[in-house]
Amino acid sequence: MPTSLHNQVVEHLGSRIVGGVIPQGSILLAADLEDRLEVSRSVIREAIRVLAQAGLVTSTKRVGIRVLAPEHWNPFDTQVIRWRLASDQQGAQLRSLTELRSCVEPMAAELAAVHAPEAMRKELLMVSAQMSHYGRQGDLVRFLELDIRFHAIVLAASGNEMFATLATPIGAILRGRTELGLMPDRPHEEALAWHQAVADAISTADSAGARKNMDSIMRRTQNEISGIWQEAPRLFHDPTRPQRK
Amino acid sequence: MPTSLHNQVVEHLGSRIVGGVIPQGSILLAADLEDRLEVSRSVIREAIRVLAQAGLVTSTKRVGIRVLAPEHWNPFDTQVIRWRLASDQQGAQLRSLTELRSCVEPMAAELAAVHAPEAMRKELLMVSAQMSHYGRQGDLVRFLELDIRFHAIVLAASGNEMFATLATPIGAILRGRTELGLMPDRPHEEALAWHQAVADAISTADSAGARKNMDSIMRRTQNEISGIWQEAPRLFHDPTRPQRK
DNA sequence: TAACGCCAATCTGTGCAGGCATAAAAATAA
DNA sequence: TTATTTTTATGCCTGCACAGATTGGCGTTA
Repeated sequence: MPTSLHNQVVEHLGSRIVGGVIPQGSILLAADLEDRLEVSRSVIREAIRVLAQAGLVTSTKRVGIRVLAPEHWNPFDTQVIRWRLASDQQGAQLRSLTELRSCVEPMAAELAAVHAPEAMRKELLMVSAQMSHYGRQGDLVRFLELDIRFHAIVLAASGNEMFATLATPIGAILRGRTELGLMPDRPHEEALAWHQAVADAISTADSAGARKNMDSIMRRTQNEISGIWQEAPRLFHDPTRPQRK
Repeated sequence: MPTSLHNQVVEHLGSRIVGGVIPQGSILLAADLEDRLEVSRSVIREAIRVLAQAGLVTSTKRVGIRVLAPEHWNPFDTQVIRWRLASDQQGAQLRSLTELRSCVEPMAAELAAVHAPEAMRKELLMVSAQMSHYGRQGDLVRFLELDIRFHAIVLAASGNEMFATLATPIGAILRGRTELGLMPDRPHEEALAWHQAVADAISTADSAGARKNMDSIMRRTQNEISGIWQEAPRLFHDPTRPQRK
């Protein structure tokens, strides 16, 4: 089941652009890409359309396909996030996402306490109980999956679609954190208690408690992993000038 | 300079799908679309690629182009946001975005106080001063543009790309709010003071003050406009089952 | 008879090759 | 400098072959 050809081209070009192999400002020619990648014009064109929507390139007549600067890349595009996490900008990407979740998840917990359907409240209690169980056993593999599930449920239970879609990239950074060996041998009791407290608060419609305890979780994780992005430079894109080209 | 053909097709189909004219579960056939829209295969295919990336459709062999349910739509896609704001789901869209900004902007202000470059701090002071000036004069047109600019600068000054890209949709809802006549005849003194306080706090690197005052702004706007989405239903997409079709 | 499994026909997206039209940069002329 | 022509790469169109999934028929079996 080989993934479709144009997707392969999107993957090929996208990862190279984000990875810096193809530098910003480069001009790609559709005809060149045809020979180099040995595919037909239609797949090139469809791939370029997708990359253009992600903000990686823009194609104009008579000049070609221009590779755009990082500030034009759509930071919410799932593929862009994936490519950045696999590049030397992974520090900056982790920081952005972590800052985002550290403000979104407490609000999601607060909303979930008010709006979550009964089934999700129950499931949260189950998951947090299992997290404590496997966490104390030191079963990090199972714990990781439960952790991802926990945060995904809270985000979904907020009833805010935007929050819910953040579950996927957040799951990715949780996985990345364990893969990079940034997790303690077994989760801290403190963290287990906070997860439990969030689940309890949501199931009893205690919105303030849900927010507070989720906020505690966020503060801890922020402290734990902020070392990764040592001095990854921040990008300031002045909104005054739309700066097209 | 008419925008390119395939973009027109994206616009045509996208707005109709989000608007509900083309209901979820519909099957579109590329050949049909060719005659109906009177364009060639290539533009149809490129348009479908873009719509597929936005999560509006998925195309499979032997069956056609299936229109997906709203929970698959990418809520961070700028076009999806625009189409939703122009549809009968505008209440739900406003709510999502407002909830998001109400947690993101305070955090952005806090980060801006720490990381903002000098030029942006200065500009914030200027803009907030002008907001007070034109606000007290009752010049709502100029005030609106300054307000949009103010929040865009704070988001950009956070140095977080994800926050920065939210400036565009947030600007859209600020515009929408005035167009719908949801703004008072002249801005409240309270609101003017808070904006000023945010600018002051950021320029003096007072992160706690920046967050607190921005949070006040968010609370007020949330109260002012939450009436729009009366009882727009919340969508709960269970993350457990990936549910394909 | 009814249920099951296999196979072929069919339908539709995917990919290929080549053509012309057009817009915009670059070169040239005024 | 300004106006005009030339150049050239994308935009758009069309005909064709292929792949893969659905459907229905056919024969076998319980």
